[in-house]
Amino acid sequence: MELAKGLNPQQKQAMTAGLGPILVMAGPGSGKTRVLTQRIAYLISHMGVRPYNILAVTFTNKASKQMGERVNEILDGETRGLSLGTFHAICARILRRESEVLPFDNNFVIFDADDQRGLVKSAIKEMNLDDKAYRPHSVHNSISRAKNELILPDDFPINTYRDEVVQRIFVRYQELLLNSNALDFDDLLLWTAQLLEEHPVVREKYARRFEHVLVDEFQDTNMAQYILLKHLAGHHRNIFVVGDIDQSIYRWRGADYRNIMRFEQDFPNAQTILLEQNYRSTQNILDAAMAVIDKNAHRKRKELFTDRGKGDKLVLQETFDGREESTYIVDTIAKQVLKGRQPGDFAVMYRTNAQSRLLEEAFMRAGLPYKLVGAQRFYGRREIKDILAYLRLVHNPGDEVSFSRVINTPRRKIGNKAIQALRTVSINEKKSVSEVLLDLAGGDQSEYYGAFSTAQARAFSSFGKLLRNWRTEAEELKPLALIDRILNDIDYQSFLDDGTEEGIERWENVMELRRLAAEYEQRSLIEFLEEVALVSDQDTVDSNANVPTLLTLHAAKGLEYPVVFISGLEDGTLPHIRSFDDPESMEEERRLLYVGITRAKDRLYLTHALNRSTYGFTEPTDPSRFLMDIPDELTEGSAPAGIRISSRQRKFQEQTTWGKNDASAPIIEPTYRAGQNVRHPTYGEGMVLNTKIDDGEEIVDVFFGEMGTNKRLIASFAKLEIIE
DNA sequence: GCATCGGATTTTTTT
DNA sequence: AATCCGATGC
Repeated sequence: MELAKGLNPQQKQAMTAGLGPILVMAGPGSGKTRVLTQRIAYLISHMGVRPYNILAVTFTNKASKQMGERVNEILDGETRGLSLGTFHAICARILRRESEVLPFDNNFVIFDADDQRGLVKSAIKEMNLDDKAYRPHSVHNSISRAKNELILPDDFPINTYRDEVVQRIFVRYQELLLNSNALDFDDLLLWTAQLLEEHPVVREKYARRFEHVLVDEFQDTNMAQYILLKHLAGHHRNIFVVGDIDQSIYRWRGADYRNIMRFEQDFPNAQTILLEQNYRSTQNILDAAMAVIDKNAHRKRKELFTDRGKGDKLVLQETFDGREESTYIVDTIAKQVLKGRQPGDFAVMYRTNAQSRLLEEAFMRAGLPYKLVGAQRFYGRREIKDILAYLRLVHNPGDEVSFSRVINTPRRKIGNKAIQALRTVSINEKKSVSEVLLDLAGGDQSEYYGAFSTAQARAFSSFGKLLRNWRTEAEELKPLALIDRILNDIDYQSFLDDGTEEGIERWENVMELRRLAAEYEQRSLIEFLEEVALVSDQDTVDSNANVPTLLTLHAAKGLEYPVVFISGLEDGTLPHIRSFDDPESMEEERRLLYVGITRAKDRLYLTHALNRSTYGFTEPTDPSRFLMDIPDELTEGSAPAGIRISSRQRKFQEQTTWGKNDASAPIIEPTYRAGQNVRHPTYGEGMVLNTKIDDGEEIVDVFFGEMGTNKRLIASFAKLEIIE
């Protein structure tokens, strides 16, 4: 087997390194995925390690799936037992298996961000606190931060009165989770780390099993993940981590690139391997990336190089506003597709999700298909959450959040009063609401029947029967069949169908969920629910569609495209205004741009708008300060990025762009058509012969009878008047 | 119990 | 601009 074929010396060194800790510092496009897969293959084929004894952790399911496929290819299918997955997925698996020693059942459900916030909110409400003073979002943030640092309520650091309150909410929040037999994302890591900490037998079991641990995107691990790794690999020290400090972009969710330094301390004598050669981008792109990232303080300089040559210059494009920016991008893509580029070669990246809307509109105006990356967009929809809540409740009746969501959706005349009454019974009986509900399925045979008004008892009873049936059926039915059963029983289609376009769209989303469930014919409901809960945005990247991709800079990490647009390069957007007062955050914004730039293989467009509207208000902007760091000789285009535009200059530009914009209106739709009669101030009356769009301008050919000549005019400059 | 209206609030990034 | 929340009225 020629595993080393095509590897450079450093890659080869990483692949063939012996036992013990190994730290691979991999620049963008340096083939780190390749190194990881080859390393796994090498361990199995050359070092006699059984796949069963290898654990490889990635950041997205997509990455782990891809890695699995490649290893499988190299080894011709000899990979049975290999453990591959995201931190969260692997932890979920361990927790289900070890649930006897844990305070929850192995059929626990995973609450998504929405559920988590909702739960914090109900804790706040319960405690009679003001949810204006204690914003659920921000309280949850504090709690999540703590959990990522492995801090439990008891150890929650208290400096202010607010901390004290948050601590109490934290306590209640954890109780509510356990009451529902549910875990949040952070719990998956927290409970696993704790399990390994407190149960030496379990720890040894996994440490022994995972004789070799490999970690991708190590710079984005948080404390909980780091401790987890230490528990697993602390003894045998066969830990192979790959990372790049310059691509650390998740500090805000607890990631700490200093884990790389900790690694060097905790695993002394680690072999460090540097991968600097870039196989992705042209040198101009790499030079721009380095120019941006070099401004970060306290950083070991890396020299990114390629043998691909300088390549095209980066294109800077300034536009009047976000709408014009989007039109420019779509227009440029359309033009290049006509010249033979594949639509799938393009990606448009942006700092905030809100920016995608203008882009989507521009694509739709142009009638061109595109693909938006973002799982939350889909799984966050009401109709999808409804159906998933039904499934979750069937699987785990303890799930109070799903219960609340589902109990009166579609309307079944169970209002707040009735639910309160049910809650009272459930608390008195020390049973979950669903247990009481299931009991009520027995009609007046149920001992609780009398606790309600007749109408309430009937309503509960009939819903209880449904739930009971689904639970029985769930033992046999596959996820898809169960969904169909539920959809049918609750007549969800007519519930959604309110005669509007939106209603139809919602039903189509449900059908899309069905399609996803159909892929689980061989797997169980719990697997379906778990994967759905843990999908990452990147998992929805569809590289087969051959259409341009729209995604946030965060979602772009690890991906590459021949042509990349980074839009909204303005101070306040990138760097984002919320980072202005914190130098560390500003450095992270810079890294974000660095990640974006280094996604591009051949061509890179950097665009910024002179006016941007947020919250419905339009305001003038300054070009991103990061643009100034890119040397002029690497770029071409309208915006003098090297020079900060003075406000007087900007005013002038605003005016001229305004004028241009007024006359030509939407750039891709022609204003004139052949056969029309027009009047020109100097040439007089004439007839339009032909009109076309070029470079965002409408070009009109006109025959002027009085002059006896044909003229080719740019519509936005020539003051043509249409004569009826 | 449910629909409707108006005001507040939101957007940073996500497993 | 769009969504969410609570109060109000039926």
